[in-house]
Amino acid sequence: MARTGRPREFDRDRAIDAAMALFWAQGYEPTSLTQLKASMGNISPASFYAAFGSKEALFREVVQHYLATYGQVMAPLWDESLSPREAIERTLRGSARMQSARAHPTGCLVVSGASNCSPENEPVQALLAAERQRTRTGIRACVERAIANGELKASAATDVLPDILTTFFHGMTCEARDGMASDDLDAAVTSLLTLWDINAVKRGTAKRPKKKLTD
Amino acid sequence: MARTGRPREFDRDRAIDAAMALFWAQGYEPTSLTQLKASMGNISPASFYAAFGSKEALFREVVQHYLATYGQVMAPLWDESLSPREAIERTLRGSARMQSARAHPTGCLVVSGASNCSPENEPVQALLAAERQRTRTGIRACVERAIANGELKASAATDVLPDILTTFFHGMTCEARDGMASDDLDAAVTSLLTLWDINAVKRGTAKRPKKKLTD
DNA sequence: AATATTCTATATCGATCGGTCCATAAATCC
DNA sequence: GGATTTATGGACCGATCGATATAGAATATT
Repeated sequence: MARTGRPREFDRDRAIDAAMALFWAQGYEPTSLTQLKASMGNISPASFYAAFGSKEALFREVVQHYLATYGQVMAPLWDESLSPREAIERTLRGSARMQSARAHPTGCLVVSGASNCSPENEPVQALLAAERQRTRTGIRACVERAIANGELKASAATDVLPDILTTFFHGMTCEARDGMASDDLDAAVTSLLTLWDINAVKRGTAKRPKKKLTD
Repeated sequence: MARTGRPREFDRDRAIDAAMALFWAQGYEPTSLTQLKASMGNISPASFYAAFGSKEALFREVVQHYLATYGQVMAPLWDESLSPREAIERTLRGSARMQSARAHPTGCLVVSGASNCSPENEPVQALLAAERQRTRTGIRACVERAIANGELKASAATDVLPDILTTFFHGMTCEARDGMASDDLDAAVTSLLTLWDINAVKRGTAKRPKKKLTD
């Protein structure tokens, strides 16, 4: 990329990965510049600031990288080629698997990445809060689409369904970080979705006999 | 209490309350000694350490105080004079109200009090993790008691019911901190409990027609 | 080769971190 | 009153925080 000048001696993409692992496991504030530089191959402060600008700027870049990779388990929420129920189910199951996987820190970076913050780092908290709000909007949109489609009845129960799904979704971070197994989390998702099904419009005539998913 | 020596000039109980508010809102690590001392009336470091020993010791005391006050919304879990369903319902509704109240920081201190931690403060994380485990055990015990009582059917759905309830319960902290209204959280609890009811043993002959709670 | 550009190494910045020390003040005990 | 005990104010500890300044090394352009 840089066409002139001395080339960078460390791999910037790998550095972002290393930083993501640290921020994911410990959160924004407890992760120190010393740790970050060490994880990038003991680079110097000057190299760090030349490459990333600041700790906060690096964190924002890490969040974007997370959303573009691991965070894609939530992509079904905005995929209108899926039925609303499939979108919700794939998102919940994908998140359950991803958050409890052992190949990387557990839980969701967007939920736990800045949950303990000093007042001076409120912008960092706000960044993640906005992302969580996006999730809520996506889940609500799925439920509303299902009601508009006639898949779900409009009722008091379906009114609060988005809140239930969102609360459960955000609770998975705590459970995964506390060691809950992937299969158990997935089984909980399965059972939670009966809350959807008991509010579904019955289709005695329709094709899908028992709602079996490909995933 | 202290029978001899110069009496303390600040109210230790009020100091614990002030510390709880800070730890609750910001978490363990981001809360500095400077903030703590300021919230206690600008006491000196010597007074602080004489009274509390260390930041970690104060935090442990704060957690105990929290459990003995706000945390008592979970007491129904271990009250065997209540039916299991009432115990769960009172705990969830009480927590929903408490965590979203505006008179104090939102969310649950046990969930968010040390969610971002440096490796050196792992004992603090472990303290809260153990408390969360106690909650899981309590919820699971309620479900198992209901099955033993014949209130719930034993099934795959009731096997995972504790996990669902726990995940939702821990998710409330995120929602409350993100500004979810008390009534909305409570409505979500109401709807979530239908997951209990659809697994309840039907009693066509029994007295309770529609499961109405006093709370 | 000269120059411009970019990165690296080292030393260091002021601020803050949790925590300690000491002299003094204010109470009780004898 | 004198001794003892406890608390207070303030100076200060070494360590670490995120971030910078400066000088030199390595590349590209011309």
